[in-house]
Order: sequence, then structure tokens, then C-alpha cells
Amino acid sequence: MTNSNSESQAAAAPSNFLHDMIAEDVRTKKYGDAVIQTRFPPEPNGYLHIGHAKAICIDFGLADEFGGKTNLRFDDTNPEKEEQEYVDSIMNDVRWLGFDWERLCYASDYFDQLYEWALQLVKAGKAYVDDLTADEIRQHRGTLTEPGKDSPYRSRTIEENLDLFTRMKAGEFPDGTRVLRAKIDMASPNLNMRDPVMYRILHASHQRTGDKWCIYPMYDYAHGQSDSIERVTHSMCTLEFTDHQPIYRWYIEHLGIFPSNQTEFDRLNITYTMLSKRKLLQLVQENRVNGWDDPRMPTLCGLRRRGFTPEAIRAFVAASGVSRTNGSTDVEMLEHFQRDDLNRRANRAMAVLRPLKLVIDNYPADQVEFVEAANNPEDPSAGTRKVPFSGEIYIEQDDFRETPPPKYYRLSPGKEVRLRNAYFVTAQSVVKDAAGVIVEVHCTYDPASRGGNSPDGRKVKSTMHWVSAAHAISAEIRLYDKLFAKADPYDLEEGQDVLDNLNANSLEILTTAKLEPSLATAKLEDRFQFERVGYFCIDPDSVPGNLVFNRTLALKDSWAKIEKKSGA
RNA sequence: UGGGCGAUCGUCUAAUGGUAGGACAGUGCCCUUUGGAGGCACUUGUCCAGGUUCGAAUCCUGGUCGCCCAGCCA
Repeated sequence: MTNSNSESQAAAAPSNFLHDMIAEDVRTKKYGDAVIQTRFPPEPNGYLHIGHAKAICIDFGLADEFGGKTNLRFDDTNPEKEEQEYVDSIMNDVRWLGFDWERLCYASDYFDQLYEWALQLVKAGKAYVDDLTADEIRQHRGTLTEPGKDSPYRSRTIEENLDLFTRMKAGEFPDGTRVLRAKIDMASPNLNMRDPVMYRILHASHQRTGDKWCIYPMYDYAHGQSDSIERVTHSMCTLEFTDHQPIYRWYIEHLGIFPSNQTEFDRLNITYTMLSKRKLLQLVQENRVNGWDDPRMPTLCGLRRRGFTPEAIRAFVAASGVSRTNGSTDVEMLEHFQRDDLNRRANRAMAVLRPLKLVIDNYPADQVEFVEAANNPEDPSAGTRKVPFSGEIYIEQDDFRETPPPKYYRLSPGKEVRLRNAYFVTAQSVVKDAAGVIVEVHCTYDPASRGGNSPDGRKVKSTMHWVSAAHAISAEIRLYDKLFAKADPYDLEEGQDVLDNLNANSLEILTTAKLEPSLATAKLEDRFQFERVGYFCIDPDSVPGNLVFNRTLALKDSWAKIEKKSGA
């Protein structure tokens, strides 16, 4: 690798407080000679979204930077919400994003150990079985401003606690009748320390442990110890867990086990985007979208189907940074990194989304020529292709105006433009239907301008894409817009729900598009730039002969901007 | 209103007592066989008030504002 490359890479690895912290821990040998160990700990109760991508990049990326390891650990302590389908999708999405784990782990792998440790805490008088109902526990917990009250069962003897907890495990009691609690401090200003529940009774079958257990550990009782078992040195999580850090440490200290350390960072928020797993599930269940992988979804599978690339997502995450502030990154930044990536990699093609017939009156009848077109002007190694041209072609309806507005450089009566890679044409007349709608434009071409240049040096202001009518293929085109109508989806009126801010026009399906014939062989995962239009990919709904393209993103459109300004 | 966390261009983020910088967005110009891409330029910021210091975004004090916590969810 060249010097300048490594320099630019060092510059690209942004300094942030997590990086600095680990660098310091390495410098001071906080963990001796042990390697840096991190983990990505999703609960398999939904699909991963772009917010998780940030956590993944942090957990895996930081470990990588310091020569460490990262485990993928499923936080599967709640059998009522978790499913194998989610486990599978999560593994798939992590790999797709470009990461591979050192070990695949499950919190449920540690259920036996966790139970032994619970026994240990009971024997030490640091945990007790509580017979209070959920409601009574809540009442005893106190409020933000008032301390809680001890449960009447808090002072049970160790023997009684041991007996009861053993019988909880043995399945002697129905769901919800008893819990095991840590004996900490009911007056703590931190509500998480007011005797947190360690185990609840749940006669539910677990997707991995089956019916072995009818008591399941709570997150707080499982997470830190799972980290400890895996000898995780740096346990990164999002800010809302900051208040849990004391309980994370309490269990580790009182059990005397490997001291993993938790550090929190800010969640990723993006404008016009909602990243609540619960609400995303609701969108799916209520069919407000077409599944978890609907291309409008911020899920990784949705973004993938939409045509987003792991490279762009990683670049976006790196650029948006990590801190401890609550903010919301402009969705334009995500779009920028995706366009940037696709601009360099995507082959070009011509496709007319909303066709208007253009007839070249002086073009020899029945003549067909093949013009050469660059596959990617950004990358000469992508080569060229031949595109059929004839006297009847389709152009974009937007590219013709009978009475052009100011600064409109495209085709209008008497105006000469270039057809990309082909000829100069001059509009002569229009044909309208009974309703007065233009159905056909007639023009003449300059045979000397083949390839797109006139030998006399004549300039044109505009270059337009086109598709030969006789050679065009048809395809369904799906255009996507933002899923939410408001930059902040949670900007709600009284009584409104976040789903009331859904953008009613987030999907538009075009069925009359005309595409250049080379696109007939497009395959899943192929990505294209339809010149002057946007980036597109093949949707899995495609079948040979009946192609479906998804628009990943539109190209930036400075004409639309001009038009909007003059219209406003 | 108890506790915790935070506050730097419109947005995200650097600067770790010593020139407030980058990216996105925006604006203007140049260039262009994509009104794409690219190039150049410009604009805008340290929450407030005091203090320490030769010097403060950074340290101190006091405010203000925002986020999180009262699941047998994670």
C-alpha cells in the first residue's frame, strides 16, 4: 500500500471518544495482554435496521482497529418475542454489511451458569424471592421523586429463598406469581437499583432451550454476565442504558467475575426515518408496507432490496460519527454516500420512464443503426456497448415543452438538442389527441452529427436520453419516496400516532416505461444508472420477460430546483 | 419536580488551555455528449451570565434548554 493511501485511510478513521478510550486502555494495559473483545448483542425480535448498522460498525470496526475480536451474541432472554426467523435474518444482514464474527453466542447458552450465580447471590443473602404481583412491585418501587418501599418478602431467610427459587425453577408456580430480585436499595435515586428483578416465571418454550426452563433471566441480570463470560473488554451500547451501568457493575462485582466495562454512545437518528423496532413491526403487521424488506423500510434488508450498498452504508455511518449527543442526521447525507458509491460503480443505461414518441421525419425509413455508448464514463474499464437507434424513438415527456419556460434547455419547437451518443435533432411539430394532449413530436435530424457532435462545431444546450421504439423493452418501475412526510416523524399533533405521519405517496409504480434492450438480461444485484434519471436495481419480484426495477435514488436534479424556485 | 446524560455552522462531527476545521445541505461561478459527475468560491457556529488565565469551545460557579429512567421488555 502506498504512503498516501495509508495516510488517507488514517484520516478516514475518525477520532471519536470510543476510539480514544480503547487506545488509552491499550496503552495502559488495562486488560493486560488480553486482546480487545467486543460483542454485537441484538435481540432476535425483529430485523436489523440502519441504526443497528451503526452499532455493528462500532462493535466490529473498533475491535478490528485494535486487532481485537467481536462476537455476535443473541440476547435471547425473552422467548415470547424472539424467533428463529429473526436470528437468521440478523446473521445474514451482519455478513451482508461486511462483518464476520469471532464466535456466535447466545445468552441462552449461559442459562445454567446464570442460574448457578443466582443461587450464589441467594446464598450470600443478596437476592430474594418476592411474591408480590407485578402491580404491587410497581407500587412499591416508588416514583422518580419518592423512594420505594421494601417488599414484605424482602426479609425471607436464605433457606426459604433457596427453597422457593429452586421450586420456581422446578415449575411449581404459575407465571407471574413470584420473581427473584436482587437485594440492593429500594431508596436508590436510580430506579434500576431498587431491587431489580433477576428472574421471572415464564412457562414458554424457548427457540433454543425448548422447555428446559420456565424461569428466564432479565436483561440486566443476563447482559453483563454474558459479557463477562465472553471476556468482553469493551461493551458498547446506546445511551438509554447509561442508567443501567450501576446494575451492570453490581452483578459483576458481587459475583467476583471478569470485569467487562460498558460504555454508551448515541443512537443513530435520521430525518424522515423512524427506527423503532416495535413500530417497524407494526408497519409490517398492519401491511402499511410490504414486509420487512419493503424498499421503503430503513431495515438493512429493505435498504438492500432498494439497491443500497454495504459500502455506502458503512461510509455514511463513519461520516456521521459517534458522540453522546442526541441529534438527527440529515437523510441527504445517507443519500449522498449512496450516490457517490453508485456513481463510481454502476453501469449506465438509457431508460425512458414516461415515454413520448419522437418521430424523425428525415430519417431513412426502416433504417437501424447501432451507436456506441460508454458503460460508465467514470470508469473506462467498464467498456462500451452498442445501442440501437431508429427513426422512431421514445423520449421523456418532461424533455419536451411546447412553450418552454425560461432556462428550459430541452426540446421545444424549433430547438435543437443532442440525443445522447446519437444525433442532433430539431423539433418541428407536435401531434395532439382529441383532448389536446401531445402524443407525438416530429423532428428532423442532422445526419452529419452522428455520435453526438456536429462537424461545424455547432453547440447545443442539452443532451437527452432516448430509446428506440422498435427495440425498447418494457418493465415495471417502482419509484420510492420518503416513508414519512415529516423530517421528524415524532412531530405529532395531540392524539396522533407516529404512523399518522406516513407519506401517502411513498410508492409510485410505472408500467409503461421503455428501456434499452441491453437491460433485458439484467440480474438480481445488478445496479444501473439510468442516465439523467437515477440509480436502479432489479427487484426480486422480477421474472425473465417481466422485469421489475426499483429506483434506489434519483439523480440530483438542478433543473427541478430551478423550476421549483421560479414556481415558488 | 429525584437521578443520570448532554449542548460547537441549517444538520452531523473535529479541535483534549494556544489559528474554531471537515462532511452533508445551501448559494454563485467554471466545466460538461447525463441540467449527473467534477472544479473553484462564498455564507453561517462555540446555549446564557459571571469567573480563573497572557490566552477558554475546552477549566470553575450559577443558570437555561434537550434527552433518558417508575416492564415480571431489551
